[in-house]
Amino acid sequence: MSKHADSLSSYDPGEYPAVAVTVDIALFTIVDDSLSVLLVQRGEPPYEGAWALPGGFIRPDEDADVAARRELKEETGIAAPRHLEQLKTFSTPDRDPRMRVVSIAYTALAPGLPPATAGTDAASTRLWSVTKLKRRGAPALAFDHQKIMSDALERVRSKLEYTSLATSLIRQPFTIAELRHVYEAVWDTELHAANFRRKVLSVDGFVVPTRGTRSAPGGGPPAVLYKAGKATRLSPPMLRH
Amino acid sequence: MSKHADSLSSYDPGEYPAVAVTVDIALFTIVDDSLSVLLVQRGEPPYEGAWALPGGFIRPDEDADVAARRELKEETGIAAPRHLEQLKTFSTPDRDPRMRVVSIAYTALAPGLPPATAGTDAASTRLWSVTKLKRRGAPALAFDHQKIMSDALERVRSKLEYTSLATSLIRQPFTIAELRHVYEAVWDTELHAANFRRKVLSVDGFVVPTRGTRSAPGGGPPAVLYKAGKATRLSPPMLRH
DNA sequence: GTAATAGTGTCTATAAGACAGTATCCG
DNA sequence: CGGATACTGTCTTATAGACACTATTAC
Repeated sequence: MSKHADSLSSYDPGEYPAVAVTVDIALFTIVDDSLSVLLVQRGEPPYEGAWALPGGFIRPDEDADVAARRELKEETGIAAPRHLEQLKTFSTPDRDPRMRVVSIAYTALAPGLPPATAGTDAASTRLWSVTKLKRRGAPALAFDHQKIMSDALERVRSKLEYTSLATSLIRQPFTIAELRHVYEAVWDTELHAANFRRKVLSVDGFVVPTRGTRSAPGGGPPAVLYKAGKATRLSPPMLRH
Repeated sequence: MSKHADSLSSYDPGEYPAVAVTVDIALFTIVDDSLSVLLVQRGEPPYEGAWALPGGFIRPDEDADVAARRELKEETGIAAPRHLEQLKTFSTPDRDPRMRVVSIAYTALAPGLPPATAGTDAASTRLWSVTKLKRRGAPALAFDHQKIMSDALERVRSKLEYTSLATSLIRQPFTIAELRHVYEAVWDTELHAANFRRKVLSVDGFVVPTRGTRSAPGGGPPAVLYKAGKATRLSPPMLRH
């Protein structure tokens, strides 16, 4: 006899304490060549004044993906991130001091600086450089959001290797050098420009050339502009170094 | 002002319908050179008589990892799988016809045939070959467990490439040929024996030789026995072909 | 002109994949 | 003995990484 069936059939809302299910989103973007995460400042206790990941309750008619999209839009004005992916669920019993809250965490990516977030209280929403967040003196995040954020960061770092996610962090069209800057910002390394170009162009369906070119201030010939190709999985993968 | 704070502070158990949180575990093992998943047969409606993944409710004092270990032990007698890892959370509103149930799914790996599962109703617990489960005529799984199982399978398949998880699917010590059979069973391919050996031995910390050897029936010199090394991440990764 | 960058050519070290061949065991 | 398997040697081909070089632009 399955315990699953047993416990489920005998479930009684009074038997177990109420469990709340939320979604929290770690949205990454690139600001001034450095990877940044979007945080909102809490206006109420607990952790009043502390910075936290955007998020909120799942509604009765929503699955977690829908709730994540809705919360992101409501809290930050970002209607459609270029990438949204479930990360992991955090369920430590005392992670919220008020009651049992299970959080389904998401990783999201959006290109460049988001436009002025209309309908949002700009004062309480900010992009934080992830390297600065690790420094001493940086604000501690509310709840276990520091852990969620660093898990999300690790996921993004490793997915850049074998997926085409890097193109979700820049506006299209882009130059190969701009794409390289994305990799360099996320991985915090320097990549060999000539070999990087060859590698990117050799991976089938990663980028496709457009007609346009772009000149950069400071010299150099105009660079060919590319847009993202159809490939989502890169094989062979990009190498961190 | 953060919606998160707003909704959370105004949370009232009566305002939202009760949400139940469960864990479900896809435990894989290898039986007769073929990858198999452990299923339990449901004794009550809904889906009475159907096969389902083992699982059950999270208790108030447990996080999901603890609950997954407990349920696995209670339902299948397996006290400590060699690997247990959170997969993904499934939250479609109507995935359980009785009430809102959010399931945190796990992937687990154990070597060889589990010993006779003491304390378990053997008649309602079975290992199913995953290739047979895909065939027409195979039983449909309860709830969305087919989807959970195939997501878990895909995760195991891809993690074999860049982690040392294959060693979790065989008893130690093992021969290189046995390790190769694991890869061949999970990936459903044939691998080149000589190159496989060289590759495995060249990856630092993947396997370490022991003093022992093992002779197989049917001929051939005794094969050197190895045990798992300290590496969890394989670099460079094993290639599917 | 000068500095900077885009893009190409090419050399070397390494690794994957294929195949041949030898040694050692079971029956 | 014959068949099967463990294990090694080696050849070919592909690729990563390094470096040199040319072309084209901003200033």
